[in-house]
Amino acid sequence: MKSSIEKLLGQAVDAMPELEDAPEFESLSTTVERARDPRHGDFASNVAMRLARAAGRNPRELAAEIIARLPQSDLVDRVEIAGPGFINFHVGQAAFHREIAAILSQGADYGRRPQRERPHILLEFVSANPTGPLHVGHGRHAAFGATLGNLLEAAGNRVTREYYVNDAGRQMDILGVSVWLRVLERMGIEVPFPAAGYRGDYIGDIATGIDTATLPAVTADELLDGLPADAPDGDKEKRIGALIDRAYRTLGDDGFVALRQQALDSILDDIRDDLAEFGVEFDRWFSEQSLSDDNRIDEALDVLKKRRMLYEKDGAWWFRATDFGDEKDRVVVRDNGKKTYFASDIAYHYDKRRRGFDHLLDILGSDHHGYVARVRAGLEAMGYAGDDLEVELVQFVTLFRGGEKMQMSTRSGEFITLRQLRDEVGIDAARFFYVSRSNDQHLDFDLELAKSRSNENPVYYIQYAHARVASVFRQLAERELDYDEAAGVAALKRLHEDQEKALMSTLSRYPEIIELAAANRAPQNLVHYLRDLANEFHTYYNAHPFIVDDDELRHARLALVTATRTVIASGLGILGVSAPESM
RNA sequence: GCCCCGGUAGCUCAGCCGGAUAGAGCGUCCGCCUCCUAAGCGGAAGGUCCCACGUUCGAGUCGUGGUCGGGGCACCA
Repeated sequence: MKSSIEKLLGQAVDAMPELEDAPEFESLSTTVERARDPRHGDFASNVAMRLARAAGRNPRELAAEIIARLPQSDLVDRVEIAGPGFINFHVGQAAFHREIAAILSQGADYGRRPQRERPHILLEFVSANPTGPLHVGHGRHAAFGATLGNLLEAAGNRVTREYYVNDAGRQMDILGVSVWLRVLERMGIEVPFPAAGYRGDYIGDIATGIDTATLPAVTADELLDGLPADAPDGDKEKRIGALIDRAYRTLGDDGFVALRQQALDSILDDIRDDLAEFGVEFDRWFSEQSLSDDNRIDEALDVLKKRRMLYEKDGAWWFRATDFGDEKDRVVVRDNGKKTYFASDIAYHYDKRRRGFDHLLDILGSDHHGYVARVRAGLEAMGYAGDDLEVELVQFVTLFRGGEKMQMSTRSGEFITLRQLRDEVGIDAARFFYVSRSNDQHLDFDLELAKSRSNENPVYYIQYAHARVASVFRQLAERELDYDEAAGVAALKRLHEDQEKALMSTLSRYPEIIELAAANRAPQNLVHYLRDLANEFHTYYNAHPFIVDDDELRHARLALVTATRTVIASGLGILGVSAPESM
């Protein structure tokens, strides 16, 4: 509907020769918006005011001339000039009726744009280290990423979802050693658990699944002999490093790697199940380790070397990040010959581009912001546009219980997992709460509020509107009255109550909201829209009965109410929230 | 020190690419079930949009400088 207004306006402006020299708008969509006040009509444009300066004209006069050149259209009832030079469009009721008919005929497709081949977006999100279960912070990433993916698809983008599995490097060794020590404990070999180890209960659970019969014997004395002191008296990194060495020595390279792999598989399975139960699915789980197994890190570094983007200093290889605006050059190969995590990340993003994705959209924690410039620099250094990489940073989550802040500590293993959160507040409330705040806003997640089945909780408010429509139809059947959709569409002109007009207008905004929320990467735009829509529905429900004896009026009202149900179900679907038939 | 995010009603937050009288929920106060689910509806009170300066016909929105809060500045991942 909005785009039709823009088209009309565009034709009028193009027909004005004196505006030829005026600055071109990228799109007139920037000049047209929904009127906030119903007295200003349905749409308002500020185009005359924005062109006035360049044209050297009075905005109101210019507006009058633009209006005079507007093509005939049955969309617009009336156009007027207002205030300093706004052009206000009053849309005819027939146009709204067509919109309701479109919702009914298109159903779940209403508001969705057909998929375009390009750009093909690679959406990477969550990518939590596979060293333990997901916690509430990862939940926010999961909900935000999944919803954004749905929104981008609804707006016509091709999206592939990927989880980058950090299954390489030292943290895997630490994971392996943590499990090994728990296994030894079970065998009666007690070694004080290192401060740098992972000490959550899940480590013990994994250890329980390890077959001790095949493990080589070792005594506690052998393990502890000459071991560096642990924190706080010593260097906890040195101590765990020494323990890792001893694990490799005792179990053999293959033995320790197998144990490590078993731990990784177990955790990854858990993460996968956890996310799937949360309604979050990935097209691919991309292994970091696979990058070095296939020499793809070396390939990427070779590309950089050939382009003279690397140099050697102090025994290490450095990337010229400062050439691309980073504050200092970055090491890609350490003096001990090991590649840095940054090297894998360059290779990973290089790989994404080479797999044919045009736009790389990463959802990262706000603590990663310093990393963005570096990875972008890496892409640019390899000849890709820096703009190909877009990063959305997600701020932290603070858990509250009834206004009381809950302390969380990962090291001690005392944290609320995503699974615990889901069990306590339910998937719908969790998904909804996570995306109801802007991603660059710190999120206070109150467990009591999310759980409350009352008017305090907006997710039930919206679901209730959907359930109410279903309930109306159950009543209809009980009273042995019918609903004829075709008759309802034909009779929409019977709807002239304020609440009916408001509802039709809000329903017609849905495609604009999809577009906007996707473009802004702002799922909360959709959340707020759905709340508004539910509010208008509830108001209508209270003001007028839908099941009336007048057949024509009943069909018309039920058609409007059915369209409302369709849009609410569609919107909730994008959010990953269910649309219940009864509550 | 440098970089990122935030500061809007008592609380939690929206506010689209600058637009007309700044919004919602919760909380407070008043009212509404003989009637399709009261998990609902209507109404009222409540504002120095952190501060200053600037750009503009017009600034919560853009720019500069402050200020307060959170986060980040590794040859860790």
